Amino acid sequence: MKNKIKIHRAIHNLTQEELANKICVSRQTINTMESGKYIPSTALSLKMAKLFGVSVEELFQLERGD
Amino acid sequence: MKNKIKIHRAIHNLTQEELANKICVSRQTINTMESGKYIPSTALSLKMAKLFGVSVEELFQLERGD
DNA sequence: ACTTTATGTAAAATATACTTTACATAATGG
DNA sequence: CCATTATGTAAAGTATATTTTACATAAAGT
Repeated sequence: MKNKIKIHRAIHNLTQEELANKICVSRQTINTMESGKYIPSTALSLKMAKLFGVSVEELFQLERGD
Repeated sequence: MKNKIKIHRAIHNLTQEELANKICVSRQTINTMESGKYIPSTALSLKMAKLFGVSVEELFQLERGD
């Protein structure tokens, strides 16, 4: 799984902590998600996509292997 | 989280087991997901949405409270 | 009636998401 | 310089997704 969280966070000019607060998770959740260390729940990806005004598919991309 | 898995599974005329095989999870994962007992990972929802030819947003909807 | 197929459900085990706390670092502003 | 802000990282703990096995049931076909 690849993701474009960092890009859309930059577009919206949010820090990891601000984003975390907006979707009610810890900053580490954002940080580790952003660096691809784990795959978030569908609830989280829906919330982030909604906040950024994009689709889940725009924000997260499957890679061969997952 | 609400979902329309059962509907799209019906549209594609797949049993729970067939769907499970296609996205490499157990039948119980499909069954419990379908009945809303837990929220799947983004990888799973992306795979299902892709298989059904719909968006993750079409397949899963946030509810107030999650 | 009997067998098969699809589904619902449930309990225990395992994997993984997510939190909390903490420390390190680079960048910035006083 | 010193304090603050934003980020990276890591370890331990908790919550939850997913698997495996199993049993029950209803529907459909023979």
